[in-house]
Amino acid sequence: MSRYDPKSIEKKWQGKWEEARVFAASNRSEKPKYYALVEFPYPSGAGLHCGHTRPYTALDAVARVRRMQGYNVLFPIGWDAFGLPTENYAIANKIHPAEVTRRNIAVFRSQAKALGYGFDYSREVDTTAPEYYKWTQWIFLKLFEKGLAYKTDMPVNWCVSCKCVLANEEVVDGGCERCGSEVVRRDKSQWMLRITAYAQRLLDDLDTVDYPSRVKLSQKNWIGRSEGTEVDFPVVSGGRPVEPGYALRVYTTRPDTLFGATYMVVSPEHPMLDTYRGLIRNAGAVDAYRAGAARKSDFERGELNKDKSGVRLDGVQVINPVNNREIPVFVSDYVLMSYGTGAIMAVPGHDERDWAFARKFGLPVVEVVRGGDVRLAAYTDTETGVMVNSGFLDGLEVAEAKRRITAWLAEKGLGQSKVNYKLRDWVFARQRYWGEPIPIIHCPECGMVPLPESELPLTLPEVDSYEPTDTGESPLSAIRGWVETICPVCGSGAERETDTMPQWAGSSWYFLRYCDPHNQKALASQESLKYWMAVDWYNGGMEHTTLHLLYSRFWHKFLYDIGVTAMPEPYQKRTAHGIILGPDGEKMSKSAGNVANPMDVVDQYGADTMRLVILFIGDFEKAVSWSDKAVVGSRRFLERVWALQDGLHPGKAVTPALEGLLHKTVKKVTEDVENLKFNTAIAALMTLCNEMSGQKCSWADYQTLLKLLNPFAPHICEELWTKYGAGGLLALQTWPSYDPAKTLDETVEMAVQVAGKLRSTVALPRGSAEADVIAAALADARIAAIAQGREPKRSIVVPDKLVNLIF
RNA sequence: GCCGGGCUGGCGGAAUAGGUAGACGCACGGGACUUAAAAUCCCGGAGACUCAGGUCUGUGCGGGUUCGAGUCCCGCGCCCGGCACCA
Repeated sequence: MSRYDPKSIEKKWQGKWEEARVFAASNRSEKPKYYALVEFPYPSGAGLHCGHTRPYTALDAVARVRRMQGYNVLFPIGWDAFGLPTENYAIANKIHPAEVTRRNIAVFRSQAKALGYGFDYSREVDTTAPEYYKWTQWIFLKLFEKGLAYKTDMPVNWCVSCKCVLANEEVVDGGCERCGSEVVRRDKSQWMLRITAYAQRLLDDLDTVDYPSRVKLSQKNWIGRSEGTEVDFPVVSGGRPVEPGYALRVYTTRPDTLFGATYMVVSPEHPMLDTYRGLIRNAGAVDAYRAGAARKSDFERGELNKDKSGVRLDGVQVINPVNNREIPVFVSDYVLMSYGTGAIMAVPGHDERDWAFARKFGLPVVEVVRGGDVRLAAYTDTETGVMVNSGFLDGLEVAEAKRRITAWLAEKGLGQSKVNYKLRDWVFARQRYWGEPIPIIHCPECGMVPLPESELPLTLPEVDSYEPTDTGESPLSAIRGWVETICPVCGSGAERETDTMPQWAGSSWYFLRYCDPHNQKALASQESLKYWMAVDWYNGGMEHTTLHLLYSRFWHKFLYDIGVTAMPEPYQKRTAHGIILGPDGEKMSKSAGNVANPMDVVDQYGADTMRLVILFIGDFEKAVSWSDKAVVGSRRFLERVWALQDGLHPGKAVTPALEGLLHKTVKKVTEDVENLKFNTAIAALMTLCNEMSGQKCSWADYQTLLKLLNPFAPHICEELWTKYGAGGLLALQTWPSYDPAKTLDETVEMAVQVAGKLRSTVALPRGSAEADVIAAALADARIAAIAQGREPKRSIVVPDKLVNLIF
């Protein structure tokens, strides 16, 4: 027997798989299809890290099992290659980002192959390739056509020193991540996608897919549906309506507390402050407050949330429609313009924020729901409580009061039910070079004109500098030869849009391109989409739950609506892995110096060892710390599997002593893979191996072990299969089946308890009758000593497991 | 603050329609082989007490339900992640 030398065998098998096109999926097959998907990587300069190997190894194992179970498997890979790090690297090193990308992809691909991942490399997609982003742009045009892409003024994070727009992630503690100076809010015209139009469907259809409940719940909370009422408060000045019929509209989820609304608050951005500026006697103070709020970043507004601030409007009041009382209006930044109507009715007795504000400004607090002490704190319970000080609502429970007041408001034409969502429209533009150009032309005559489809892809121009400009415009705006163009509608001189799409664009539909990656006429053919979609199993990180996962569901639903895809949901089943932390339990990072490189393990121990370690290390769904020490155990296991060759005899019969265990292990591994329990699947294989090394096994026994281990450690198994297998590639063999009857032992060891405490065990035939079990237990020497001739007062028998005797 | 997840040997982790807690692996101790070491193989182990047969205590803490609780219920503590003035 030769030594186990992963170096020599792994390269060899990777070559043979490629040669035999084992992992190439066919768009036409008699077999049932199976689409397994992992989140495609951003090809950074650092190469594959541990965080990639966990999900990739897991789904590679799933794909390999499915292939052996007779499926036509699609398990693709690609590159999500637009993005800031590449652009920054390009700027710093004066290399074109496309070249940086090309190099990084080459490294990633070779590392994926070295780990033995059975991706269909013939279907690779690259989001930065014009033949790919042509279709990203095409989808954008469709969204524009349907009114789902629009441009609007949006507050953005603006660094006063760098003079540029920052993403939220680039704002740290209210300051610029790079220079540390002040970040303020500033309005900028931004491209937006109307994801909110799909809010309800994104919520409803969660019921139709198989996602972990924590993922569904996160999306649900992120969408944030709330049911409430919009109520109109007529505006008065000096006791007279400012304008006939003019009212300020508020949104509330507590219309039942309307009698307790003692003042109103509008957001600093509320348009009424401009409309009625002439009536506001302290307009100067109001202006100053609004200017201060505008200077604050979102972060500061949120961070200072305990300390309420605001200004009362002198000369303008509103009428509470339920009791016709005049109440004051304040402007305060604790009310957001971006939710509801930008104005609220304040009920200090029953809302913590209003209570804090009222306390600070000495405003009256009226109790309208009995249950707490509103002098000490707001009483916010909606489950229990009876209405008081509320006119016709007095004595009602909160829920009933809500119904009653809502009906009353509707009848009087003062308000109506309204559903709101926390979900916001998607800011869909970056002022950067390395992204998909937005295919829109700004014409002085015709306005925004979509680029004709025939001109797609609109490719990125060559530029000398990728640096963002001082004005916050994209570097593309400096390329006049590219910007200046002709309006496709009227032929007059026009300019191209210079913003590019965010990184989330290309990843919102990539799984569709895999179905038909080389199609020149469509993003993918109808037949291929019909055949492969939906994705059967999509695994990815929890961190993508509310962004990528939601964005791609939105795009897919849109493509469904315009007839491109045939299914309303893209992913039938989603799972999420836990992250790999450094040995110190902290997130791996270069600065913390706790990064483990999977390729080092491959070099030193082999790819099969790396694959086993990453799956055996712990519960797949939970975070775990990487440990170099754990590596040796997996390598030793493979050595033991290799060493089993020594005691083999070339029999085709299963060794009787092993039969039960073999059936049990097939069952265990098969089920564990379905349930993401890769760690216990491998543990079961270790147990089998340990058991086998204790005796002389047949080739048949060994073949079963090799088939079961193959999805996790495919190279060593292929190598051993050539010597002890039944011919052909192991990757294409049939997954073993088991006989449930044979997974059960004929003799079982039953626990004997006395009054719930374990006192002894007895071996009995499986399925023994209760009376026999009790008799055997009483006959046991240790039990007899305790019983001292007494008969048990009571006995509980759990078949084949235990008996509990009470004397 | 709200939402979600967790807390089991020296370590990573097993075990939930309530039924023998600690599978599997790491580290450790003992032994075999060896001139020796490494590698490999075998054995051992939750803790305390022990007349060596056992007894008691143990799954973050305090209660409860049950013949029986890591698992269910009530209360509490700590850790990790996400969201954060959403009316």
